[in-house]
Amino acid sequence: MGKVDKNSALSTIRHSFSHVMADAVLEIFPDAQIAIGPAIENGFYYDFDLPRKLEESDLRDIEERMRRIVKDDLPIIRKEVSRDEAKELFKDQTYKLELIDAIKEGEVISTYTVGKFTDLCSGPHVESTKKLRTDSFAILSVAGAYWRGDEKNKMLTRIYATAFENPKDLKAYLAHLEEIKQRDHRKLGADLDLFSMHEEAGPGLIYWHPRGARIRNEIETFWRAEHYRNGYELLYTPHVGKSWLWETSGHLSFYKESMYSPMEMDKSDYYVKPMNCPFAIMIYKDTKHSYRELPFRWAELGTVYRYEKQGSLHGLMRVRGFTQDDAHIFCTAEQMESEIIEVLRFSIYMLKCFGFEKFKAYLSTRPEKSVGREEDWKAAEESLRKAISNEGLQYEVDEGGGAFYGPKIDLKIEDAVGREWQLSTIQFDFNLPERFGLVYTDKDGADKRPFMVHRALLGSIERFFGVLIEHYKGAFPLWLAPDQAVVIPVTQNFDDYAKSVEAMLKSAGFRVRSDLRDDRMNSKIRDASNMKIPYALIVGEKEAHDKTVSVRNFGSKEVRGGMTLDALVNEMAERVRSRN
RNA sequence: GCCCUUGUAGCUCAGUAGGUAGAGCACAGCCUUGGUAAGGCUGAGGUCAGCGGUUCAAAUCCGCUCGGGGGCUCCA
Repeated sequence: MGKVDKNSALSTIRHSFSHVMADAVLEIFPDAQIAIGPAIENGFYYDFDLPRKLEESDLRDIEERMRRIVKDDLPIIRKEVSRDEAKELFKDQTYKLELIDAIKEGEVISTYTVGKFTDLCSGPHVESTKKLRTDSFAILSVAGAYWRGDEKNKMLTRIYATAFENPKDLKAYLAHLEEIKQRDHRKLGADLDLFSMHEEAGPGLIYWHPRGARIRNEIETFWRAEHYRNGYELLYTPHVGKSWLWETSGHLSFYKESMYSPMEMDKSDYYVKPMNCPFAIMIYKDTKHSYRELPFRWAELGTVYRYEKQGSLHGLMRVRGFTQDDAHIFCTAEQMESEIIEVLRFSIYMLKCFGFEKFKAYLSTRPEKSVGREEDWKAAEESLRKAISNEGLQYEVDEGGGAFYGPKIDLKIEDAVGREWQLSTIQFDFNLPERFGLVYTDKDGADKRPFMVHRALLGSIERFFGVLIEHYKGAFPLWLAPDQAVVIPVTQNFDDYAKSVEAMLKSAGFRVRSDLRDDRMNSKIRDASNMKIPYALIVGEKEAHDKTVSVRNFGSKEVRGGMTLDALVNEMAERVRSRN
């Protein structure tokens, strides 16, 4: 969520619209309890406690009434009131009374009135509904939301809507929503035959189809090579571990409800891992270590399982089984800063390789409840700041927003349609080295506690895949495309030549297949396009004779005839090299 | 977990007074050999998410359960 400037012209319009909406809703439900109705990033909402469920027809009704209220050209009047006056005014509105009680002594309490409707509100608002337009707002959806965002409170009905200064902007925004829908990875994942999920086999668990698996394999191959190239070693660790591991790590006391239930074997409880860290730690603990050996940079594509709440599962973005592109760095205090700088640099490099250009960092510092020494936190936070400024990144600080065990940097990328996704995370851990008693022998012969850093660059492979699908709208760059080319013979008489082109491209290392179905060429071209395959290579009499192909690239109607196989291989190889 | 919403063939959907199901695409067979975005014919596919209830009769009505979606909360 981006920041909302309450005082911007657009926010003011939206906020005023929310009052208009509340007015309309109260016309229909005079007994409704009203909560709050702020402007948000792309619109506004109002929370109500309604006597019954809302139906589609209610929403249209509300819209109509809103239009009428706007047309009536009603002034929006501000009034300052005393606390007692406010309480009297809202004596039937329990949520408003709660809000009044929350207003600090000495602060101005104001109300705004539009038509018959008076709301507790600090403003600002437009001076009259004349400033609003009947053709520039739309009710979008209804959802449940807890009063004050606390799940212990009552669930209210939230009506989401949006408004703009003119109908053109509204239309553009609605088109943007449609565009996002088109990019939905769940839809594209099915259309492009990339992955599936199966309720009967367990929600939140991903099945990678051959075409999705090809992309994943390409990502992982690249990832491994880059890690070796950047001074990492790779690990493989078990998927389950005995309760000792999770008792020692603290997971069983803090996060048990998010772990899959234990399996009892040989009178021991085995848990499926929700994290990889304890396993990397076991490897560290296997032998004694000297300061001379550090740092260790140990990476692992580690598949973990977390019992996420049902309601929070979402396609590939939030799942119960996923593979982290994890790494743990064990280092000395002196090495910490350069390690962090290097991790952040590496992270940005990797993400750029996947076509992301815009980054934003979020630094989270020490929360109230936390473990670790003050000076370690200070030093760690300092090294995180240095790394951020070293990369020249825009960043925000979430004071006290770190995990109890250490400060962190989260890296968000912006995708092709301007949405932010959190991918990389770099976290210090002052907890696990302590709990597992990790040490190294320093120069002076004394045992010292190493610093430990967790980091994931892509986050989880599943989620990253989802983001990639939406970023590229399913049209993957050549180096990632599951089928890089499909050979289409004009008629079956040229199947043999098609197969020879396929064989040649395969031996050059490309992912290619021939479409030899008993179907018309036109229909195969259409299929290739629907599957967003970068190269459709059409071959017929002319091509077979000249040993060429006729090239049609995805997204283009242009046909490049008579391309020799050498020229094709060179072009494709260059595109793979440059990752586009 | 909570609120709302939704669940008919692999996919997209129709089925509007309750009378045990249809279309297009995809799939299979046959015909067709066609030069840059859907050739034709025929056929096979569903215990209408599951369980229970109301009814002579349930895809249609009711209840519960399990999924999907939109949010809220959570995300070590």
